[in-house]
Amino acid sequence: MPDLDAVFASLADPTRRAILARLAIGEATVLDIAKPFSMTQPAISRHLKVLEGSGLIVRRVEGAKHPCRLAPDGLATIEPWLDMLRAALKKNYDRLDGVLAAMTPDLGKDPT
Amino acid sequence: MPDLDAVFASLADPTRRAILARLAIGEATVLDIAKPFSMTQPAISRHLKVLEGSGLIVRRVEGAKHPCRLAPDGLATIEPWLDMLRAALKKNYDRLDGVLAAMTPDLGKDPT
DNA sequence: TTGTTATATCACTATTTTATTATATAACAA
DNA sequence: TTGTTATATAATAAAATAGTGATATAACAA
Repeated sequence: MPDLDAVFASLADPTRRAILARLAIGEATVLDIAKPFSMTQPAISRHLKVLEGSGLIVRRVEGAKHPCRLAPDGLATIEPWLDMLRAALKKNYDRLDGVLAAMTPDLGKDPT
Repeated sequence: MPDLDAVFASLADPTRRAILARLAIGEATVLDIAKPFSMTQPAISRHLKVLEGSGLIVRRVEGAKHPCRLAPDGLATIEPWLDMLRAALKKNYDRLDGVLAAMTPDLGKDPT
């Protein structure tokens, strides 16, 4: 399983996110993917290598073409970590809620 | 609202994720945060600046101390994008499911 | 074969990132 | 005031990243 660093770093690049968005529509070859970008093919190949290394995409070989697709469990590495952070955010929010709730009764006590 | 690049890049560093995990427990000052790391205080200050810039944490000033806490809506920037990707993964998975379902009946046809 | 298409790799450059040390600033305490 | 604590900023060095052009490889088509 790739590590959190690799997945988040992969997602931090706009070109790579655009590639993922393209693959969200469906499988595509390297040149198909490269076409819309104002960037050379080697640059795209590198991005694909990064995405593959972080487990976000997979490739198969079909003759001279190497169609890429999204890896079904590509986000599996980061989901638990994000869940942890979401839980903490919610917990801290609830705690704030508790503080506010505890404060409210005092509002009637001494309005001075 | 900070951009996707900034948030994902923030999350791509293990020190910064550790800081977020620390803040998940509760508010902490810069030196509190720095203590467990084998890294200088300026380095931690930089990381905090990055986290603040990407909207993942907030700070308040309390005299000489600057306590940090998780920003409640810190993940808001990336959630929609992740949702999109998750939807695509699911869609592609369902499509594969469809292909397999369409193939299965054929298995009985010509077992040669 | 030969030429063409599809992709990868290499060598290199520019930029960004991360860390360090040294120093500045700001609040507090004696 | 003076010293100390808490934090930020500046100067720099090292490393990682992202791009380029040139070239290698591999499959396919004529």
